[in-house]
Amino acid sequence: MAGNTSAPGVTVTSRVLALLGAFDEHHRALTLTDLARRAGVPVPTAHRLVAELVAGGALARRPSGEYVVGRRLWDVGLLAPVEIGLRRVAEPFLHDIHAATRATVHLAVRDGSEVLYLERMRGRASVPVVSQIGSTLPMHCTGVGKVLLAHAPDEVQRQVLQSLQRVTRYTVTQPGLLQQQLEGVRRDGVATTSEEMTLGACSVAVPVMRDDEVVAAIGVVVRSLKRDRAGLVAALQVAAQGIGRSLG
Amino acid sequence: MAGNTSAPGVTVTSRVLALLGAFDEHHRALTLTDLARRAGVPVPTAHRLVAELVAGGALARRPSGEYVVGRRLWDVGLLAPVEIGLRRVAEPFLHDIHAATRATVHLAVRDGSEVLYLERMRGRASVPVVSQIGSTLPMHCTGVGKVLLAHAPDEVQRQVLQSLQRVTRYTVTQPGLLQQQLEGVRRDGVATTSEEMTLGACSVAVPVMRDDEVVAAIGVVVRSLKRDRAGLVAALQVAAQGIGRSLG
DNA sequence: GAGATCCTTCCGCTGGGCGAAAGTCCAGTG
DNA sequence: CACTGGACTTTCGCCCAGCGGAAGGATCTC
Repeated sequence: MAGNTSAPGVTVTSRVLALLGAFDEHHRALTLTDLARRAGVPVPTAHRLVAELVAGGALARRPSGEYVVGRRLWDVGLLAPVEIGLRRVAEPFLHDIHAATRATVHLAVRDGSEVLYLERMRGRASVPVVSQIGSTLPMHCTGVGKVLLAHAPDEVQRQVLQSLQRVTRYTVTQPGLLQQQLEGVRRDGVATTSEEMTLGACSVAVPVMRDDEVVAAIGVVVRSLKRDRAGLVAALQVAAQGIGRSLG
Repeated sequence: MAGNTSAPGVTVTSRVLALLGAFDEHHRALTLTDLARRAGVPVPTAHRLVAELVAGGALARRPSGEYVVGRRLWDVGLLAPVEIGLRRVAEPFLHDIHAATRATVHLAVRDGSEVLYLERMRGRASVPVVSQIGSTLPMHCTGVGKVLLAHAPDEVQRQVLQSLQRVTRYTVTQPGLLQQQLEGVRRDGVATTSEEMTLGACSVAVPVMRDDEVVAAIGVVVRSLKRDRAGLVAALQVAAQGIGRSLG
């Protein structure tokens, strides 16, 4: 407890969490000044708190002076049961798809109005892939995202459809066109993208159902859908059904 | 700052880290009282700090009243660059082994006097596997562990060899015998176990070299090594060499 | 119904935590 | 090589955030 603070009522715990929250996938290494700024705490305060986090292994300081998330948080973070049942059940099926297609394979769920990637098995081919486990990407321009959006509550669809950000020049940004695509996804049970998220990368995805509800999406990322689109869809659907059955 | 504390000098940050550190792979869900006990803080203090961690998403409280690690720590933990270069380079090779063998595949490094599992790709066969990503297991009774132990500094080998815990009735607990096995591992470049860690599970592992130094081990877990031991070893060695080359 | 355990709330006490200011260090620039 | 700017470190008077024993409520078990 400090007194003499510029922010009465802000606790040490909340400052610690703010400092840890300063890191994200675009900011994996931060200087002390950056950390303080992003966490909204004065530099000397950040300096003291960060030193304790380093001592406890929650953060680590590189020779360059930048801080990164430490091993202790890696350990603890792995214990978080984020969709653990789904991930455990899906893993063998994802391996099957990966072995059969050699493409990047995804398992994702809806996270508000974005897609959260739970598993990513990178393929061997040099197709650019921006996702990683734990990352969130937009729903309107990813295969798994379109699947999850097509089956999202009306309110989520409305929210997403009214702010369609362009990511590449192929990104669908007209609400009407995307709406039509989502109807097609609901009808056919398959979503595709063509360089809408990343140039040089196309994707195809299908829903994972449990009790008539879409709980996740699985998909692959390839250079082109022209070759063997039907085979990819078949493999994904077989795996999705296997996962759905195993979820009980 | 608080005053009026039973533990002068103990900071809020260190208490927070102690609470988070109360979780481990054998304690993934904890009651408030358990948390307080394991963190060494009085229950009302734990109550207050835990409530803040829950509010910040670092912990989550289940309907049963038990606490688990929350989504925010999963997010932050994933940002920790724990052997990230090695894991990234190794991933495709591990997929190759997995596709070829259908067995559980491991990538591990030495962590003091234990093995730290960086990757685990579960196989389809019902071979019991106790490892998981982020877990540490003993070196003397796991395949990857024997590889890493064989190439560990003398001090580490001495330390491990003088306290060999029995895990199953097949665990090697005589230092002399293990020493001979380690010599064989250094000579042949392969380590094996037979139900030494888990009944019903055998393993085979090889080292990953970079600049004549063992930086990791990869291995597979199977029901029996009697079938196709040579094939498993060949696949592992090819992959290990690929990883080593890619590490530069 | 009693007992044990867990969880929640209270509140007087107090020193942990606060951050502006000053100083040090280092990289970049002219 | 000297100077500048920015990052980082240290100081220390101030003060209220945090402390936890005690008490009470809730729940589970026998």
